[in-house]
Amino acid sequence: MSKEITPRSDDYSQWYIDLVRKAGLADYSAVKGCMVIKPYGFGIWENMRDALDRMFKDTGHVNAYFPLFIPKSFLSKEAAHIEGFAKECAVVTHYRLKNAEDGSGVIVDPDAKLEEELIVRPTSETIIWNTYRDWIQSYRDLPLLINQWANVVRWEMRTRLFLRTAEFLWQEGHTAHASKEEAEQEARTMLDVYADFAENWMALPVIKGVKTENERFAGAVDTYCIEALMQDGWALQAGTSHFLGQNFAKAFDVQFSTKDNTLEYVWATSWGVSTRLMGALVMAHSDDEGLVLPPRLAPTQVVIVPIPKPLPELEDIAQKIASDLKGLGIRVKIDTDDQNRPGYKFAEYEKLGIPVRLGLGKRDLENGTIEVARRDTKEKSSVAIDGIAQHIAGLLDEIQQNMFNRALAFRNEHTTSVDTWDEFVHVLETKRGFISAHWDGTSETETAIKEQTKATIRCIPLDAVEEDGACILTGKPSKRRVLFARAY
RNA sequence: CGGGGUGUAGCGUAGCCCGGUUAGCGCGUCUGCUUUGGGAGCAGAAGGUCGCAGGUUCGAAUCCUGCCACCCCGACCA
Repeated sequence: MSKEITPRSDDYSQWYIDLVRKAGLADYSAVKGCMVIKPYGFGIWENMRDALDRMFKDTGHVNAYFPLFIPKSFLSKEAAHIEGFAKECAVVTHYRLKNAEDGSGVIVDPDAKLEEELIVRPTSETIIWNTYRDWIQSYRDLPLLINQWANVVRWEMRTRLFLRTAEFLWQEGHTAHASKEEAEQEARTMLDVYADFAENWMALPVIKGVKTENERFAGAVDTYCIEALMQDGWALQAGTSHFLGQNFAKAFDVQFSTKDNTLEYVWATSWGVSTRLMGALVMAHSDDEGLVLPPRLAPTQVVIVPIPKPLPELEDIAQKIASDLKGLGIRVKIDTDDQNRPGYKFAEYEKLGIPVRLGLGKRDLENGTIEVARRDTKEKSSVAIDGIAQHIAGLLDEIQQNMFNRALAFRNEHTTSVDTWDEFVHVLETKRGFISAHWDGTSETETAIKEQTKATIRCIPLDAVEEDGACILTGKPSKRRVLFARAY
């Protein structure tokens, strides 16, 4: 049991905060609502970013970068879009400071007021579509498949490290297509990429679905999402992909000449995942001792702890094992620190979530073995040093798979089908998790359910089967079940 | 923006009601020695504008006034 981290059973929310801070992922900053991502946390994010970036490139996308600042007038061009973001925009009004005459410090120079105020991007659709107008003339210019890695600002009232901060890092893909079908396909393809990443890299099972009107992205025709379940039974949206129709093309007048020499508006998508994934990663897998990281994202996958005594042979063996592991592409670290004792180190590496720890001491030297401790199950075993690298490589795969299986089992156990309002409320209060239930398809009903229970419709699963039923609240007819949950 | 709470060393805190030694303790840090297979022991040391600004008083961490910051709970949101 960690001495520093509040147990999940005492206070789940505090456990999360303790973990993020004590494991060195992030810290509060001098700016309210903004965080400092520390090297260890950033290392995990870099691994996520690199994997996603490869997947984007493999699906034909290229990276570019657009400005942080957006002219205010751009944001008012798409009515629904601005409505979604207006309340949380940071605005730049001046471009110069000067020394206060009374010597009290610097003040904003009132003579340096901008003619048109600039908005710090909450998302980049507007500035990008304003640019695309110049880039797209012909069907030959399409499709345009661009992604950008960037920071965005949404001025949130209440923030939580990684899950909701005023500034966060993300990627946003913005694509333009000649046909509706192709754009819809793109939105679905990127949703698949996100699901693939979540499941195979983060070991996080997700449900692919489409958002209801209430939860849809401002300015989108359809919003697709991947939804994950956290250990406290709350849902977390891990990624979104939007089919934007021709909304932004019309707002920014982006037309192209077709093969038939007619002029048409282009079809658009946008899609993104953010540092929020860090929060999902922590809340899906970790325990009261600390982080539990999936091997594919762990900055360090294996740590070797020589149990110190002045034994130079240990160092040599550790180096040899590390070298073999590196040869297999495994990220390994040897702990050469001789100040802290092994017990302290064990606890420390558990807190950091390093998937495999190798303990190497005098006893092992005599037996030709090494102690292998896996983080996900906390099991320890003694393994022959001969052939250890191959063994570890296999073990890392096994841990990755086990973490996914465990999270999937948890989600299955916490997904409940209900057919009555009483059941719905009862499950929500006791067991939590996803609740699969019928809904009459109206925003009014969804809003009423949210007001009464705080539960929202996370998505209409893409694989939902046609099934006649009655809405749990109104009793009106329904054609398929949707997924409800309380959500972050 | 409403309601509640907290500001004392890097971190966590005692003291505050009821003003009065040099502001105490734990963790961490530094030095030395002994240790090292699950969060080491002993000895010594350094480290403080008690959130900020006024006021009351012979005397303020403590009482009064104002301000600031952050946290928690709501409304809003990925």
